[in-house]
Amino acid sequence: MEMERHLLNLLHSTLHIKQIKQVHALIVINYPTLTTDFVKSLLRLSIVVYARNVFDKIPHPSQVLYNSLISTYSKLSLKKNALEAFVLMHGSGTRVVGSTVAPVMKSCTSLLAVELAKEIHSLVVKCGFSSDVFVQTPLMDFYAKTCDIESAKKVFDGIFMKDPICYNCLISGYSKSGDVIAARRLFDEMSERTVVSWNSMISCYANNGYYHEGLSIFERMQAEGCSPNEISVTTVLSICAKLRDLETGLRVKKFIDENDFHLNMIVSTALLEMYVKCGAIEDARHEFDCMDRRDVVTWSAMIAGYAQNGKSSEALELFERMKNEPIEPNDVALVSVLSACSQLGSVGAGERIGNYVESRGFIFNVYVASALLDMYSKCGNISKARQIFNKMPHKDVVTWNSLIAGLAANGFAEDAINLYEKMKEIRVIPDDITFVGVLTACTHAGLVELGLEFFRSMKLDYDITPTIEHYACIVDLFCRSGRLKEAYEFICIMEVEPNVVIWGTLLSASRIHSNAKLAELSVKKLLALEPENSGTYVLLSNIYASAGRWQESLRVRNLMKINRVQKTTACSWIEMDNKVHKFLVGDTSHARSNEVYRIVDGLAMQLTTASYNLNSDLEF
DNA sequence: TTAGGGTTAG
Repeated sequence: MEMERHLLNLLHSTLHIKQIKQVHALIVINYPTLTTDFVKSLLRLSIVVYARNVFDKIPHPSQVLYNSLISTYSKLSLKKNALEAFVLMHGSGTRVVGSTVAPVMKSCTSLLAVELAKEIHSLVVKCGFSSDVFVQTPLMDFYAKTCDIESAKKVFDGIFMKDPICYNCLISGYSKSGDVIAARRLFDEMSERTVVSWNSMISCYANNGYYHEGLSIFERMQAEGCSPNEISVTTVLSICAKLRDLETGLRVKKFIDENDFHLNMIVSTALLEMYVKCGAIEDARHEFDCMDRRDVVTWSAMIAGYAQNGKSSEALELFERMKNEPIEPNDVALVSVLSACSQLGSVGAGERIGNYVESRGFIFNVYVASALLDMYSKCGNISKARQIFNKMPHKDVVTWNSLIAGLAANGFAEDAINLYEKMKEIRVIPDDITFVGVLTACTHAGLVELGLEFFRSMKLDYDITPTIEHYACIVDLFCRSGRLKEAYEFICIMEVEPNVVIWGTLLSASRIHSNAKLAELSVKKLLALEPENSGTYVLLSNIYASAGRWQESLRVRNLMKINRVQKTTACSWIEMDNKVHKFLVGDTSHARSNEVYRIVDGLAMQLTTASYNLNSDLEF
């Protein structure tokens, strides 16, 4: 007996495979009755593959041994193995007990193994575990997480001694199926709430768009003496991000600092994200730099933050830096950096990332592939964009929208319209953005009647309420065909208030078609909408001047001075060999400024020779 | 039982 105990103790003092094999050999030859204990010891040490090999050679493993195997698989997150072992156990006729069912049920939930879960449910009923809260709760959680809220409620009702965990699970279930009222009713019913109960209720509100209600539960939680934990503040920060509420976000940050929660990476990333969404990109970067651990989510959030805030160069830079880290860029990081390349029109970097995407098989990811397609089309490589589209095995409405808009923007109006027809053929439902693309295509091709037809179809066939963008397309459609009167009449009957884009479109068309009356009207509307825009004042002044109305022209110039309107400096830039070259009006600071101007002058000369009137749209 | 990041138009 002494020797036997010694053998198993030996195992605990080593994890070396050679010694394990020696112990195993001794057991096989001299102590075969020790095999079950040997397997149990291995499982306790998480040496699960070896344990399983030995387990498989045992003719009739005991119920206890099956339990150890399943719970070890479950503990190590080897969920499929846990389910497979359970099926084996049940098939062998070994009696199943409550403590076996709980980990198996949890594995079913995370693997969404619906069939097996339902079989286990009937087994639970048959075996009479119905009073066991440790079996019922994971079972209810399964239904809650798979959005079968009716079944979850039934299981909940059948539980005799309901603890807070039961309530919390069902609250999450209601949250997932969007029934905020039912979740709140349950929450109010609870006689005893844990921090998880409060968190579940906050995230229920957060996930269903009731942000202010979420914040008020967070307040109440503290007022009632329940101390928020890392999960509470993370959820609340995500609410602040959604609400763009920097003030509340900063109050939460103070709480985080006081409680040392910033040591938690998820909390810090949520804080970073809150800064990003509130436009405080510098603070986000500061948080990023202060973090001592960052995972792929942290990196992606920062890269996306830059991309979303128009800081595309910074997004690209950070992506490059990420390559020196032991973190592989994932789909989210790629989507964000591709979006940055699109904004920059950065062909070189875009292609590099494109090659990476294709070589790593990310083309199968509809988000990444759509962003890639969009990048190519924005960088002017429409044939490559088409190629990506054709290669994509899964496409969603965004994919179709991206190529339709890309074709329209690159001058392939007919192809864009044909693509839209094909999209309808294979029954992908167009959305509002699809129609912006389609209408833009019609605008570019001068297809007024077809455009109007699409506009009608959008409302009639797809029940899409036109937004200001759609109205702007129609105004542009009339304008480009010189049908200014119809454009103006359309603006007058629009169901939304015309904005600067609409009046700007009419203005530019009025100038091209020398309609001083409509130009004057549009400019006045523009001035009312954005009195700080210097360009509009200059335009109006020019309009009066060219009509010989000098007094009025002067008055506008004075008005500009009174309103202290500054002319904003126009700026353009181009990327060459990974370097961005920036140019301002009249700027001679560039090292090769002389050459640049020589080329510009040459181009102007060529244009004049080709009988273009360079200032045609400035004159009346 | 409760937490953090993404694509399309204008």
